Amino acid sequence: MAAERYDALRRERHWQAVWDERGLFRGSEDDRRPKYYVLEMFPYPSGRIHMGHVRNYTMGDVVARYMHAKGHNVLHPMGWDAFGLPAENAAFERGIHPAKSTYDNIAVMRGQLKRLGLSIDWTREFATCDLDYYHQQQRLFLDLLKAGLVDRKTRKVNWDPIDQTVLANEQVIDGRGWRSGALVEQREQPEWVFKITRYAEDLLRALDRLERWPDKVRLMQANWIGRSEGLLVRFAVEGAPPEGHDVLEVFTTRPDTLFGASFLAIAPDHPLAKAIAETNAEAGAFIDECHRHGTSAAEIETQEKKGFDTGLRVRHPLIEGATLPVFIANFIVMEYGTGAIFGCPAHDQRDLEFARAEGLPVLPVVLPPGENPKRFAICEEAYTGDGLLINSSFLDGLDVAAAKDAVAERLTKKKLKGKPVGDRQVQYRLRDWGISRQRYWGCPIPMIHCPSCGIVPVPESDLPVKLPEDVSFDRPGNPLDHHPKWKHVSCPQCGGKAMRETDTMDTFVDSSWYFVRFCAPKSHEPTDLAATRHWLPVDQYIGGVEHAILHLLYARFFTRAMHKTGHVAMDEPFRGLFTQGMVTHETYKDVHGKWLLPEEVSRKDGEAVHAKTGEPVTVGAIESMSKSKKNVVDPETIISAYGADTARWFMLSDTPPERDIEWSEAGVEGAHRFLQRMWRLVREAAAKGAPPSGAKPAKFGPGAEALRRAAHRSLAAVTAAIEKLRFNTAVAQIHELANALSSGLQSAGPHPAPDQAYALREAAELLARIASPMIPHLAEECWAELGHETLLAEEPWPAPEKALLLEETVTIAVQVNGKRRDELTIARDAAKEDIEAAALKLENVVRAVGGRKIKKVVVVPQRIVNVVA
RNA sequence: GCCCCAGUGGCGGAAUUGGUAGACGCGGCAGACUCAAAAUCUGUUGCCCGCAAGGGCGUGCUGGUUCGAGUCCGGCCUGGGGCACCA
Repeated sequence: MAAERYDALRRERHWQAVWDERGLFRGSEDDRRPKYYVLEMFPYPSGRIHMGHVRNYTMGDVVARYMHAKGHNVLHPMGWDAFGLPAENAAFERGIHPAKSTYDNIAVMRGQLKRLGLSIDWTREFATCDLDYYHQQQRLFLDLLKAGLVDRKTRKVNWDPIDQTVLANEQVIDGRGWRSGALVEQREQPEWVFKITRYAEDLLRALDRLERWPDKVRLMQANWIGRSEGLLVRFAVEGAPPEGHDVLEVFTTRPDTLFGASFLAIAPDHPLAKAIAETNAEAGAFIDECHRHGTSAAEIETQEKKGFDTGLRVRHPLIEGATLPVFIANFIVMEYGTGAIFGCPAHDQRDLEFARAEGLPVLPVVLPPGENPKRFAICEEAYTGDGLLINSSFLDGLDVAAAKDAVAERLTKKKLKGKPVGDRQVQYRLRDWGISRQRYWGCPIPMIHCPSCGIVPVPESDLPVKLPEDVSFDRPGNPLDHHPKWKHVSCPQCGGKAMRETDTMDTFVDSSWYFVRFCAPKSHEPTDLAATRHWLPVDQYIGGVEHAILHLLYARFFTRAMHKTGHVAMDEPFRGLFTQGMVTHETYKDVHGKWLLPEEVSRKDGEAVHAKTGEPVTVGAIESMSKSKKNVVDPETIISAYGADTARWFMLSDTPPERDIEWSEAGVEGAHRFLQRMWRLVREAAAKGAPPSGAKPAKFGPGAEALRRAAHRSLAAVTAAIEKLRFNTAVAQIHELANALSSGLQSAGPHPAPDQAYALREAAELLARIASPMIPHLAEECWAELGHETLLAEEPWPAPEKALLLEETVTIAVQVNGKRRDELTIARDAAKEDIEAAALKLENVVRAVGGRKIKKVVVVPQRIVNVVA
């Protein structure tokens, strides 16, 4: 046979056109088949698709095509997470209007995605920056407002004092503004928030029911919500505290350690700290110092612990006459609990470090098991485990749990200024979701500030609040705020002069309901309830693990909020979640320390050199592909060199989908080689095999039988692997079937007998069918080559012949004292006694036992025998 | 700093979830075909000892549970993700 090669590029275009023409992938609400909603996280239109997209959308496409073949009415849509900071940054840097760059990018990326051959219902496509989408989102905002789920709160932001603008954490580099280079400061400002904390308990509890979510994501969300039970303790402030601050409230999860307390600490933003600063310049300076860095948690918590002694003291609630100093401390945040803590250095690492720095006492009150109470002391590490209480009056001898109860019991009964000293409380780490952004490229918040009526919503009839197109990016800050006319409006209530809200919404709002909009993307309402009832929840959601907390938690909250406001009829948006790994690549630096693209590097005698200059290149760590480190490979170059199926096959092969995959040229070539091999095998089988209409022979010889068994085993294994999203093992199984077909073709010779001819074509057909979700173009080509007039994309998923899956004999290992000494091939259903008898007769076993007395024989049928001697 | 995850041959990884560690692929080695190369095909390939039969070691390190541990438990080490205004 001529060594004709499969022309992937030409044939892929052909099959894409055929599928498209038939409208195969449109999801319909009028369909009796069971629905299946597959969704991959929609892309930000950054310019071109990257390898992460290829991986993500290939996985989703396998699921979509597989469920389609399994007889489901599949919804598999695509859209664009189109608002966001990068387009706005580009506008500032290069003067391109965000709308233009965004829609241009979408056009490019849509074409790229289409060339991947994804089974997407493109009729439902939209971008979040489409006026229609953000119009509906403004209506949702107003509904949430009416439902009491929107609030206005003061929050801290990164402030660039030179550019006079708010910075995203991303724009703060080493504590400085990315453009001005100025040291960033914290600043408080009023913002719109969604009251996600109202759902904290429900969001936490419902995690238990998300059975098809990875445990690690559920755990991360649970930790993020951070429910903790504890005690609110009210301390009486001694002397003459600022007005209204004679009681200081502290939340603690460790009331048992109260006898070991040596100080109180309050956040720099605590009202008491602010009040003190009004009369105490030193305190004010300290607070300013605390504000002289960004707002990110990592930044705050890795600082050196610093405190300012306010001079105030509070009375210890359980020790008569004892008092504790009150500090302002840089590691206490106002956002959690009451913004104040009592410090027990012996049993909390942060408190210990602070106490050492400030020279405060460290008194152990919990004794680790096995320690001597007289000699036990804390050195460099706080003890946070369980034990019995010491040095603690009436708590002595109790364990931690009992001591917590005893303290709570005592303090809830005590009174301070008419309130109990202690209140049992549940606190959450979760904070309300601040959605205000001082940016242009986002959904305008439909509110108006009126000097006489206050803040009033834009009436529904005045919606949408449209982004003005004539904005300039010639100076830092929010272009909406700088716009000469846009924000000046009349108050919808009194008609007087008023100002529009110039903040836009966090883009996480956009991505919190796009999956709902896909159910009825053209509806004149935000949602079509019937359509949402039909499609939701999303059956399988696939995306990067980097979204495990924020996006997924916000979407879960927003779905609840939409339920409350009558836009959907359910609470949990994603029944199944899969978090894929990233795509990584080696990094390269030239002699000047500048990052190099992989295509700028070549190999010479095993050493990496610059492709043009020949200068040596330093090969760095394997990291996730990122523009900043230039370790990116454009999927387009792979698709145009090898075709989409090769890119898809590479992405699914070898590496488990949840793990990071390393991109390599060799891997791509290997993937391409297999596709060519599969093509050759199927063509040969088509030439030698029985025709599609051929009858099934009554009997099969051993060779044909073996091939049939291999084919059906692979079918069963691939089916199971796809169901569990274990694409790498599915690929391995497909390799095995290709190997079996290859040896079948060889042993059958040039003129196969009828039973062989039948088995060959059956194996080739099954090969094409089980590979079709992953490499749909080649599979379609193979299907046609095998003489079929139908489209493989419209064929149902085959079922294996059960009789071919069961072997009559099994080979089991025989161990002596846990070490494998021999193996035993025996009837599958052999009795335990027979297995044991056969095992003990084995020469190797007899030798290993060496005449010792046999104490016990463990027999696990179909698995193992272990002789204990 | 806090939370989460991962670690198995030269490499990516498999292992019916406590039961033959290394399926499948990449790479290597040997061979076939070829004037030659590419492509393709066949065999082989964890490490050590041994002609072989066979034996020893082996799933990041370390201790434990068990007839039996890559898998479960304790303590470490290394790498990665998230940390609320990147998406």
